[in-house]
Amino acid sequence: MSPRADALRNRAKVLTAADEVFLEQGTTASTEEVARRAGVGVGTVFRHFPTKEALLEAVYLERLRQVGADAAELATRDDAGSAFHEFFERLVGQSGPKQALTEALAAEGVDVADTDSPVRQEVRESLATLLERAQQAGRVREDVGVDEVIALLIGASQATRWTTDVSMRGRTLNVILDGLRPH
Amino acid sequence: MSPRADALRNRAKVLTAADEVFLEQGTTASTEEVARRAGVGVGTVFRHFPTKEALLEAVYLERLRQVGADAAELATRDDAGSAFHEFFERLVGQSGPKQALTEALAAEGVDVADTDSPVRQEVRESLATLLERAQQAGRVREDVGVDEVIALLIGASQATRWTTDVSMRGRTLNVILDGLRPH
Amino acid sequence: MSPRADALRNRAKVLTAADEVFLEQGTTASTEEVARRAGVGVGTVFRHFPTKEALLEAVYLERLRQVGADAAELATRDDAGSAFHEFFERLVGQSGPKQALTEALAAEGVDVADTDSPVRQEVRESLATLLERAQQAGRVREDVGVDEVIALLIGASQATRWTTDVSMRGRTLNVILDGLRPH
Amino acid sequence: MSPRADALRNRAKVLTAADEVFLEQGTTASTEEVARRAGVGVGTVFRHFPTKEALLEAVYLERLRQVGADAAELATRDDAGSAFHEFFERLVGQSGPKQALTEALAAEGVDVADTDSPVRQEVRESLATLLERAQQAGRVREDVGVDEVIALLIGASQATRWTTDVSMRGRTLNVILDGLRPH
DNA sequence: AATGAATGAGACTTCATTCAT
DNA sequence: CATGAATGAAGTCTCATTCAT
Repeated sequence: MSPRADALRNRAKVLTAADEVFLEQGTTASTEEVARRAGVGVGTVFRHFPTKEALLEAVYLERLRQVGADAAELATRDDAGSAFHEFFERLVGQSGPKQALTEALAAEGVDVADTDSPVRQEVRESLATLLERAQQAGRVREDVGVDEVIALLIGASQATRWTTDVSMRGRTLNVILDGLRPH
Repeated sequence: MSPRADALRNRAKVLTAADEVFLEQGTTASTEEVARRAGVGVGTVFRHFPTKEALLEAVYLERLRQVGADAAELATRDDAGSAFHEFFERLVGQSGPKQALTEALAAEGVDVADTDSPVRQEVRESLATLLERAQQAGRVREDVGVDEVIALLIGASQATRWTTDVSMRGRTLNVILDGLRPH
Repeated sequence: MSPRADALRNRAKVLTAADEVFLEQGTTASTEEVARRAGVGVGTVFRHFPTKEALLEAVYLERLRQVGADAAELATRDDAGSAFHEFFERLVGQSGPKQALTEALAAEGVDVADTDSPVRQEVRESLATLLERAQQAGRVREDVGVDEVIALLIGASQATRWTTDVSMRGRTLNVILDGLRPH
Repeated sequence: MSPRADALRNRAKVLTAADEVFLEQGTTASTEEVARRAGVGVGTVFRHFPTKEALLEAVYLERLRQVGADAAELATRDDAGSAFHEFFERLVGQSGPKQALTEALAAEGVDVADTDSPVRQEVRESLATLLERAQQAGRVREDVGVDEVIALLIGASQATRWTTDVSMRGRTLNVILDGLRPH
């Protein structure tokens, strides 16, 4: 009801639209297209995100947030080993949309330095918990840390991007998961 | 005899320049920039590659050719197991330039169907030989085929892209290579 | 209420500029030139007319509109015969600018099928009235219809385009007008 | 056998090809396309016609030559009246190719001043003979001269360009021919 | 705050013309 | 003389960003 509420709602609409558009058409999609999808004028997009790059960062951050939420949730599971595996499987996902999460992770990777957002810290922490519990349960080798896991997460999801059917994806992902086992 | 020679040399210059430019600035780099780097006019670039897309394809194909050459060479090694491992290590590479090979592989993956170039067939064949010999030597699990290996190659090199130092890269790549071992 | 007004004014400015430029330099004149003449940026031209072809069509349509207005006005005259003659004389015009109307008619002719704009229908109807009244008054032969008149209109104005002085134009146009008389 | 002979043959090949290409694709067709059609290199086209405009002029002149030949031939006919009519009918033609002659005439008209080629003089003279004989035979009104006839020739062929069938073309051309009769 | 028209740099591509072979 | 590769100006169109309403 307050003008602030409308503004926030618009910000959210833009972010959602941007996520969808960049997912479907790649990051070269035009800002105009994002605005159209969000049902607002271009000016509104630029009011909330002063630059296309800023918009992209926000989208990635939002995706990261979801990865973090997944990790945090799974970190509370009893069976630490299966939780770790399921995290990989969720991220690698069945189809397109989920792929995006990795893109976000990857993008984060690109400019590790300047994007030191709190979100990133949270994701790392949830991931660390998930990993350590799996290692303590003897289900993941000890010589990998959070950074290696992130890299492998990205690798796994890029790898499965070129798989043509479910069984091929399974075989491919298994290689990586097997490689993560002790020994 | 000679006019042809000059033209071919220019084609090569353009291709090399394009490879460099796209590597450094991404595929959105302008054709003018490629021309500048090659030391020719834009018209020359378009004479040899009628479209920017055609230029990109040519760059990718050239990179693929190098992957194929590596695979073919290693396929003749006595120690099939170490040859297979070295192939991964070479592709994953030390740094930027080599990374590009994977990008090319990935790009190939995108349109598996329509890009049925002979180059692609040759790469697959060399890879198949390399893989089969490693499997016969009992160094690689039997449930993966050429397609899975290609996917993992892409995954491995994307994964190692986010590694910050040699030892981290080593640990990350080892996970995948270990995962490829029997059992 | 006002932002729309400005946009419409700009659209009109562009259309007018385009009409002038295409008249002076032919239809191969550049869009930049049109923008310059209109005192706007190129982007504005393309916002209103997404394609150069669309701009050309709009220019022709506007010219057609004027032909239609002339025909409609003359169709209300008492002396149907002189009205018909005057219509020819107006179209054939004194000099350059008016000539353009025929160019528009001609362009319409090219794609009779796909350019089924209401404007075209209106012009045909006004012309039909003008013609029928002249025929009923016994001033125009009965074996010609609207289509023949349009063709002759185009012919007359192309013919007079190569006339060097007023009297030559008169003699040339008279041939056609005489030819249109009964018998 | 002499090098001159080959050169002349090439000039002719280029001219023929240019005539065809410009007819089919309009005068914006590329010089490269003309060369291709002629089976020669672009360089050869430019050796014979130093400019695209020069090539166009040559094409138009060649077309004019044919108009002149037609006029000259018909000027020898016994029946001066029917000869004059047939000249119009030939020029207006049944279909595309012949149309080109008018284009050439029109182009000539454009720069009456600077293109004072002998060809143009010859055409005028043949036409003058044809016209005068028809007038002497009482078949063409006396108040038109060669210039008016040329203008009407152009007008007639532009007019019939928009006719959709033979009968419509007939009616349209008849209006002009009737207008040319005495009285 | 929101809107969307305006802007203009810059991208891709074409083509007349030149020139080394 | 012929060839066709090279050149680069110029054209069409897109899009991030600004700003008047």
